[in-house]
Amino acid sequence: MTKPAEDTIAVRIARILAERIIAGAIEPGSRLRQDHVAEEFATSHVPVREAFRRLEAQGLAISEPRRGVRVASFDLSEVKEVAAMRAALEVLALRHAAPHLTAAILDQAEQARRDCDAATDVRSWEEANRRFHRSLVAPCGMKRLLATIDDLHAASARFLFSAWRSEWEARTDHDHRTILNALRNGDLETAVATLARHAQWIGERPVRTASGATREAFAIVG
Amino acid sequence: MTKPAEDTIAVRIARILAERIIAGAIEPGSRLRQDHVAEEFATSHVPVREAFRRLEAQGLAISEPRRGVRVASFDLSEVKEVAAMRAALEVLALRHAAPHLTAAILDQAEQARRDCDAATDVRSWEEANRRFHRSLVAPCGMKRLLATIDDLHAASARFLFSAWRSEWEARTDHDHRTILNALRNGDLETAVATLARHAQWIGERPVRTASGATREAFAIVG
DNA sequence: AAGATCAAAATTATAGATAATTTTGATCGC
DNA sequence: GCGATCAAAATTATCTATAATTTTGATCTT
Repeated sequence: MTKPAEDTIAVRIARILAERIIAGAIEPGSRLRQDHVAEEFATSHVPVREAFRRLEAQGLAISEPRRGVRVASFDLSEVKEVAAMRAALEVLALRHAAPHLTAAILDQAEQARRDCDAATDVRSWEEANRRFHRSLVAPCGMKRLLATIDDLHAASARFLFSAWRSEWEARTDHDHRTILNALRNGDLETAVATLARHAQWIGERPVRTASGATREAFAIVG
Repeated sequence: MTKPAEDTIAVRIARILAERIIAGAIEPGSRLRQDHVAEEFATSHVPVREAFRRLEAQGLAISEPRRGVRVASFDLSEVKEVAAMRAALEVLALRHAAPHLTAAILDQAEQARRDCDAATDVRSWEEANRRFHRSLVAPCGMKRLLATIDDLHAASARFLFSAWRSEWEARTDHDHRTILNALRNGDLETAVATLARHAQWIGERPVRTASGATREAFAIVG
């Protein structure tokens, strides 16, 4: 295989499956069958089961005893829930990170902001956006908080990819600029207020479904 | 056994180990050896490993590849982190729950508040306190948010039991009363502000260590 | 003695096999 | 035809066995 891997097989499987679920490669609600996954990765099903537990913890899968594991589905109310949690926790993290923000860190964020605005596809936009947010909150140094925020970002990305699968139009994110400027000027309250609003921005656009009908899709685009 | 159990063995083991860790029955930092646990529960180590993954997700244990699993340790900074997260998320939950708070729910909270003030030992205080908080935020109906809050409560309880292991003095919690009254009067902002402060109240008291020395212990008592 | 080195023991991680449960699909009765 | 019933197939959950890694402890060297 490509990587002999430092970490355990279960971790690798979990990471790959997570990517697929986030990217929408596996349909929400579809079953994850341990033997099939095990066969694909050429292992037994013990590591597979452990990988499932990790996915479950991240909220990407749900498992019912004796009935197996399914890819978690999501609706608008869940999108809103994740957005609200992200807003609350990122604000908290930013408040704690603020005293530790250096010029170098703000420059990294600036670069991420530019990459974001320049992105021509949803995947690279998401990567840059995540990098922007993470660079600002990471200096808080609160591991548990950061881990929770990461999981929420993964969930956000899932919604995003599901809706904007193919098309993406570059757009300048004014909020990102406002947040950065405020932080540069030491105006934490403006930064926090903007972030709180920003992270809950739910985009909305029509999406053509498999059956040909058009439905509204929602995603966190902040 | 006492319970043939509906759910899987792994879930049962995870629950029991979680109780022990929270109660302080297992020393922080000590290793959890899968074969020993497996022997105790008269199973093989496969379900034990899955239980470990669950504990890891709850933040009660940490696992290093090939080196096994340890009970997570914690220091004052982590106590503060959990308290801050709880405050942020419970405030969020309360805001969403407020429109759904009925008289019956407030009565349940009232009962929990009374049990709390009447508690003569730390364990029953913790149970009543958790019941109080949960009754107020549960009506928000946001599953992911509530699950996260529950995990944070478990972590809080761990700190609490570690510090107040034996002694406990009944005390009237004025914040609980303030929150309830505000909610009864429809004054959400007062309730939220009080809760935000309350959940971050870190108690502090001297504890005699095994070696006879006295050190400060900290715990979330809100 | 203190430290390094290597082998034995313990422990983790994975594989392969078995038991138990659920799902599927076909048959029977109405 | 439509629904219920039961058996076969598929799948999950667990157990036993094996391979790989880490830890432990004893010996040897300086």
